[in-house]
Amino acid sequence: MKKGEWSAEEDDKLRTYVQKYGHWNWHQLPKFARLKRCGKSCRWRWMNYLRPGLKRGNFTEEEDALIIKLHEQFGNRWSTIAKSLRGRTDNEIKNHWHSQLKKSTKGDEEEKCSSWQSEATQNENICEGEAESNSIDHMTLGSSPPSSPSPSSSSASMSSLNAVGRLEDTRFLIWKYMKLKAVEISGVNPLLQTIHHPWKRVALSCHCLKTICTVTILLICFVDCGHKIDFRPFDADTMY
DNA sequence: AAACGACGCAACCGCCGTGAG
DNA sequence: CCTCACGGCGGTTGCGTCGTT
Repeated sequence: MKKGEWSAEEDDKLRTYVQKYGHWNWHQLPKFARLKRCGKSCRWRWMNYLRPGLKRGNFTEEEDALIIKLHEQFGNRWSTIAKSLRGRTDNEIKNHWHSQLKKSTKGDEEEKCSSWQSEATQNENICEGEAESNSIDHMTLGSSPPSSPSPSSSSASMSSLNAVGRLEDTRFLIWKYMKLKAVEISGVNPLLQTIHHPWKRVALSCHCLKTICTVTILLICFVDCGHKIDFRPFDADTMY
């Protein structure tokens, strides 16, 4: 039984056979198609590579965003996620997730968190004072709890948010801080990043990163009381 | 230029669910 | 009900490529 890379000849045999007779039985198929492969291998090759309608090439930003959204909803159910992305296979999405997107979301939370911790100490003083969140432009309060794990600091984050300094100053500082991070991050990976703000959980996705000045940010802050604060859309440049 | 490590992706492996006998 | 074969799925591996030192 042959293993490893499929040759063009093998691909041709499998394609020709399936297109002519269909895949009525993967176990029997290699014998009839004169392939020295196991049925599973033939099935895999057909489903992930030869099947008509498959889209090859880089994932678009829209696809990335959709994958991330669906992954939050369904977890590692790649086949379920794949059904929502026409032309993409579960295997392709899984690979893409592990190689690109995982590190952009919570996969490296701890690493990012630790790097932010040092910065947090420099920004602690912006958390002083009080603010009323319902008067913040572009900010809406939802009631649904976050699907992600709760923030590490339980009482600290919400109290910090409520204890944020004078509203405009605070918002400006948040925007400024987030923009700096967006630019910094987008230079490395423009697709999507999840990062931790020093005093609350933040998901930041960066779109349209051809130039820094066109960065658009979707910022979602999860606070420990279970409320989701959603800043969107927001053009960081308007803050300057 | 060579060695090394990181990364991306194709492919395999093993488990599980399902349906037929 | 039990067993077995098969397909589907997700985790993992292995290899080629590319960048860095």
